[in-house]
Amino acid sequence: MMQHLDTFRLIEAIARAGSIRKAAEDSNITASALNRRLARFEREFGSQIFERLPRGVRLNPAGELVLQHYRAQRSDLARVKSQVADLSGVRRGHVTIACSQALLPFFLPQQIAAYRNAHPGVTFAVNVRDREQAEAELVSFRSDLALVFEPRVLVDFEVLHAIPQPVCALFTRDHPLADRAELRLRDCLDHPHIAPAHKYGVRGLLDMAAKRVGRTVAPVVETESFELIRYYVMHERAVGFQIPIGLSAEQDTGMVFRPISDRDMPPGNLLLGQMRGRVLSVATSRFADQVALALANMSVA
Amino acid sequence: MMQHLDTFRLIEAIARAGSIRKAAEDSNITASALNRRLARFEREFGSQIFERLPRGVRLNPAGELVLQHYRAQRSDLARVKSQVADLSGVRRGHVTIACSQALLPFFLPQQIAAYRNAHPGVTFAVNVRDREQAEAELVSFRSDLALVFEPRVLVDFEVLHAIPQPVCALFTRDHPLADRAELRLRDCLDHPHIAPAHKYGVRGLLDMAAKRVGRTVAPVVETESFELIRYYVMHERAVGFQIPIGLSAEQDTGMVFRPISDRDMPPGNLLLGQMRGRVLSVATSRFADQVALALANMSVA
DNA sequence: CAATCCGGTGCATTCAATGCACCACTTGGA
DNA sequence: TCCAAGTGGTGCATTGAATGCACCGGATTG
Repeated sequence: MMQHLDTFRLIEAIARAGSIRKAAEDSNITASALNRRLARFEREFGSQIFERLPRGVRLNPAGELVLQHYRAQRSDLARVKSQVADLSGVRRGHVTIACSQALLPFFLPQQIAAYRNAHPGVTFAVNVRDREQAEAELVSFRSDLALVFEPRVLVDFEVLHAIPQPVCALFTRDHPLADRAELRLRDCLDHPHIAPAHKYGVRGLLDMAAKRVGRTVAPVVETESFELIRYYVMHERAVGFQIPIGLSAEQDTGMVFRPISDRDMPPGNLLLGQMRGRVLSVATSRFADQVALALANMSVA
Repeated sequence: MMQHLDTFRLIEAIARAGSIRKAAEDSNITASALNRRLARFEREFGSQIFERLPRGVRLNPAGELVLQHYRAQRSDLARVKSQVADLSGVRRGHVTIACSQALLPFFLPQQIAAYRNAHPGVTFAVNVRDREQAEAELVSFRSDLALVFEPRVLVDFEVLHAIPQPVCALFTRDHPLADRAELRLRDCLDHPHIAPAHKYGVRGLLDMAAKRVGRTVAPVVETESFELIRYYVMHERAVGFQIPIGLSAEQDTGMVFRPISDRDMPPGNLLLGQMRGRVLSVATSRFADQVALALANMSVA
């Protein structure tokens, strides 16, 4: 039981370190022992899973398959444990989420707190990932759920729920744009603006919309942090961008935000998803249900 | 590696024997050792998986989940091994099929021989199962593929290919029915007939069709063996029933078979399937492709 | 009430996994 | 050109986890 997944953990360590000796140090065992474990595994498995290089080792295609298999196995064992805990009355479990930054300030804390209020035995892990990384995160079983804005590829991403989210401009209450009845993209671009990096969905939508009207997004500050965007607009009279779920009408009292007219930009999609075909643990799938419900209520509100 | 799946094999033995001591004898170890392995597993897993009864042990719901998990794991490991063998150029693998009796005399031997001719490294296991057992066989990972006539439930049965098969009557060349242009059900029932047991699809279709015309199937011999049916019609001048894939125009020279008119009976379906959502090994999925192709060619012929 | 079968446990034993020291080899820079 | 540093792999002594044996307490069964 333990022994087996332990060997797999060591194999993962070797793959990560790129060398048996380094991995042995990281795992607090001798290189000799680790070398033997690997050799024994390869012998029993029937084929090498690492190519031996002069400066270390590297996973071969067989190794990639093996790694994927054991990750799936470990994840499925966690699901079984969760289901067993559930049927014995103890609401235990662990939920891992990969999400966009927009969910961090308001939505996810609320959701997690609400769920843990009902099921205190369930713990959470939140990994902040951009939309490209999110799917890889699911496929490698490092995360159970993903909640991302405008993910690119969707081959192994099974959508559990989707809501539209228009890109919003945000600025201080005394900004010239604060009084406009309808906010046009060109107005925002005419003012100094701060925009997220290209890898983010908000920026992607901005770039596309700007190109369509013959303009370009030319931010005075470009950043990977939406937190920086939120706070920066309070220091320089600039226009920031974010989706509504990452903003709050009540908080950030000095700021207002308005959706950019859908004549200029179609709303993007915020997707809740899991790895295609995977069976989630009880705790995870109930949390997913709760999140989907919350998203649905939000889009009608 | 070995150790782990070994423990699981022992747990399976306990579940099968219903007692630790019996399972220990079957597995050629002492009851003490087996008891300790189970205790250690339950301790590390975090919950009992057997209920202790006065006369032995029995799997509890948690145990059912654990068993299912390890069966899936073992099967997936076999798939990985098959894929690794495949990418190293060695066409190795093992294919397990649950099938109806009709496939035994002609179709499956041809298909397996043809496949093994191209890939001699692949071995086969053929389990004869009725349509009820076939799906259970897939779900418990005891078989990779199922090829059955008119299976009942289809909840975990993913259909890979389907062809219609009319029920045929078979008799000797000199039987009074041998000259009819169109064969009606009532004609068959008017003669002495030998029919398969109720659990088989052919009998199910016969019963339903007979009921619709106000008749009943009243066999002079009822049997679980289609082989018996095939040979019996040569000894008494009786009418037997079987689907075409279980019969051969060339062989059984003394016999002829004719489809029963579809005015009386709609054709049943012969289904090739796997467990829903499961990823098959390379060898298995290629064999499935070959079988599907052969079935397709057969239905146009 | 005795026989029998069950799961569980203390104790001595054994064998596989480990750590240590060392080898052969490649690489990169003094 | 050569040496230091790093790599994977191996023989040997040691240790600890898994095993087998003997036995216990309890429940069923006749």
